[in-house]
Amino acid sequence: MNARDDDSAALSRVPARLTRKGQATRARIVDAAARLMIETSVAGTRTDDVRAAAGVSASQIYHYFEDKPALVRAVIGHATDLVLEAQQPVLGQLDSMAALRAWRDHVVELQRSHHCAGGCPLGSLAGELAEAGDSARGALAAGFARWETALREGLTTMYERGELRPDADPEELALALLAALQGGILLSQLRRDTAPMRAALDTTLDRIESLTTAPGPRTGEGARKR
Amino acid sequence: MNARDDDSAALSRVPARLTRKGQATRARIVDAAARLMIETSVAGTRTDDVRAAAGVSASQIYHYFEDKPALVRAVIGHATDLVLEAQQPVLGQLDSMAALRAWRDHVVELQRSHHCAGGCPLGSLAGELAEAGDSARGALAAGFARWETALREGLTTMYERGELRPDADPEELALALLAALQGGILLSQLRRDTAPMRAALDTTLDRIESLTTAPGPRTGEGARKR
DNA sequence: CCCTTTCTGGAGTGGTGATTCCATTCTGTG
DNA sequence: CACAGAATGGAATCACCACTCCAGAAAGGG
Repeated sequence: MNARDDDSAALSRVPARLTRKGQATRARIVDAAARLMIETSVAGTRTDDVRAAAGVSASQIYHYFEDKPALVRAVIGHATDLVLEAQQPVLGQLDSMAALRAWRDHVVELQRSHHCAGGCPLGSLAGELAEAGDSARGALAAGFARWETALREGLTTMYERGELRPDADPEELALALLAALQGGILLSQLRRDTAPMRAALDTTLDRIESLTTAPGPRTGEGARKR
Repeated sequence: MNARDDDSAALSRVPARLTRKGQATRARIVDAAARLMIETSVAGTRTDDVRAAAGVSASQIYHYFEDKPALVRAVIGHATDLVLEAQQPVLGQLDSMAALRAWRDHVVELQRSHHCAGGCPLGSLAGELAEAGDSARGALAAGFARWETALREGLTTMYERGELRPDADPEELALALLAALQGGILLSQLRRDTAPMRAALDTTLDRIESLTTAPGPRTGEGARKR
């Protein structure tokens, strides 16, 4: 499930040979950098902060990474792993309305427990780095693509089982769900209140439910929990 | 329709007395700063860039603004004006499915014409500044609140006319629509492709249409344009 | 156990960018 | 038309931060 958080091409400045110890140090740097960059911002995180948080010396960072942008690229990959892991195991089995509603509750609870501060790790990085160069943008797009795939696979399973109408499009619905989540989290983050993300997710899930083949009572309201 | 782009409290360092010329200069600074900060980023915009773009001298900026954060606050207000104006006149009359679909087409076209680069001005600022202090966050929340109000008013009009079912919630739908737009634009910006924002908006609009009182054919698919 | 390669510490350093200072020129008002 | 306050230019300051250098310690393979 984990993606390598290497950078794809021409990345670490060092020969591809990493000692066991070296791997551990590199991982500690990425982890510390991710934590700092996610909770504050990329621009606001100085290499010296990373150095201190990772417990390494200044030269280590440049031993393992070409420069700050290269470190940021590694952080994006790592953040994707963190986000996807935080949604397991439910993210892996999103193939029923019940599972989708449970996932919704899970991500809402995740935000609530942080008082809506910080938003989505991947979304925050995206907001800051979307125009910071093609390599960062590509890494972010790849991260979201992994996420979207997980959502789409669940919906596709439902579709193939005949639980979704033939005119439903799992890919479109997966994109809509991911967009609703990201936009909802952003607004929730600004307002420090989960209402926006709940509204966005529930509205999208209600739409999906209206596309199921056994819609139960034909109320437009679907079968929301409370 | 315009909000003052002053900062709310303790802002410009200068006595509240602004000459006609001073007002013009201040406006030029905010406008130039907004353009730069929106198209690249806040952190990536140097005061010297603003100075050059506005055609003023370095001291002017600090004559009209306490410091960079104060300038950023003014930029947020200005960006809100720009975004809302760019959606007029359709944003002011979002009280029918046809108008909502037209608005959807308009915002999609806006992105397409920029090749999805830059995203939403207000959304980009939000992504970068959401955790950059309460004053910036408050200013962003206020900007989005203005936007949400415009959406909600249209939906409320529909509701009061009886065009939406009693169990529809205009406020919730307005939030969902704004979230879908923001999340959709973000994903579209990363992929340089309008598909995500179209998916997000269409899915939400279909949901709203399913809550109208004269739903036409009971297909779950609503009456999308093409 | 030797020798090459990797890893580590920590003191620089060079460039950048926000902010200040002050002298000078305008603006508007009594 | 004088003068108080506002606006302007631009050089100077000053902190900060990404990144470099080099010398020495650890690793690991033959």
